[in-house]
Amino acid sequence: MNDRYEHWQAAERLALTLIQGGLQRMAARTLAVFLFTDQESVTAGEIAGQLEASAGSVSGAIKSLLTVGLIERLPSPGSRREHYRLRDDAWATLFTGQNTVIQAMLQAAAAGIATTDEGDPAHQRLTQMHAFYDFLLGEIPALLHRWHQQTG
Amino acid sequence: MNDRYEHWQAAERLALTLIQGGLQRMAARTLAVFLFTDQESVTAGEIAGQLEASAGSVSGAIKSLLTVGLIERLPSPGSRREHYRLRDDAWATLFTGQNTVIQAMLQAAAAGIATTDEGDPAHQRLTQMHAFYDFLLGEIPALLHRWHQQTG
DNA sequence: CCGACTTTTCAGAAATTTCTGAAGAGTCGG
DNA sequence: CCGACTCTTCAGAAATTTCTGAAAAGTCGG
Repeated sequence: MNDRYEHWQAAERLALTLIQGGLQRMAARTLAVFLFTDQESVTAGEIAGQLEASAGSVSGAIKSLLTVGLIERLPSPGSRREHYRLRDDAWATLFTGQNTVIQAMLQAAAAGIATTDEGDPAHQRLTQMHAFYDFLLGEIPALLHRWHQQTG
Repeated sequence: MNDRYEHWQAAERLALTLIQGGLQRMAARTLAVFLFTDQESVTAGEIAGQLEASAGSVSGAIKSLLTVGLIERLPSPGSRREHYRLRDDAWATLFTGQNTVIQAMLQAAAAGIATTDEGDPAHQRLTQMHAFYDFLLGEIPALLHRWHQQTG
């Protein structure tokens, strides 16, 4: 029950939380490695070893983390292995990813509104839904601005 | 391709979006029914008919929607069937549900911080993560306040 | 270019999630 | 209380998601 074990434990717990937050299982575990490693950057092979997972599944996880912008590929200095690390604004990025969902909600609501008449209960409900997500979308830029100001 | 069909189409599309947003499949489809129905309230049986799903799965979906506070059970006036309807503040509630995730993230980060020493790269990364979610959690009350003010 | 090493791809396997159907529990009118 | 109807529970089936292992592709030093 040394430090190394505690790290592993905390990392796996965080991975579970990330899964709850919507990430895929292996992507979440991979992200946990990026958080808990003592190195500045890690390679796919190191992650696979750490997680006792196949190179294939790690490859897929890295791909998805790159796509959503949580990690970045580093210019590899004379090495065959690709190095990756957590991006500085990873958490803000993860949060911003909700925008996509919100916009989809807005679109879905709008589509529903278009198929109903102005007196319908359904019309009213969909309008309320639209109003909320419209509000939410509008608030996000200012919120992120406040965050960047607080840190910067 | 009449109105009824368009409704079904729009409802199913919205259900898919809700699934993306983290709801379970049947819960999402059920919520879509609550949105698109022309009635003030619906029964479990009506939902099952609408979705061509079993009573069992609808029962489970309603249970979970009740738990997260998206719908409410109405006092049934002299009927054996329970009536349900979408709650007024359903969308704000759905959004607030993210709080749980954020708090879990905070806890996970804190646990990680506790197992690392102050100079470690891991310590720094976990601290940044903690700072962001702490900020986020703090912003939510004011945000919801603005929303209620805007509508009220 | 070659050889050694690493990453990516992908078909099939494994695991997990989700749904169904039937039995049982609950509820209301009579 | 009884009978009719509705809702809930839960074990097993179905569907979906996720992982693995091996082959192929890519990359770098020499």
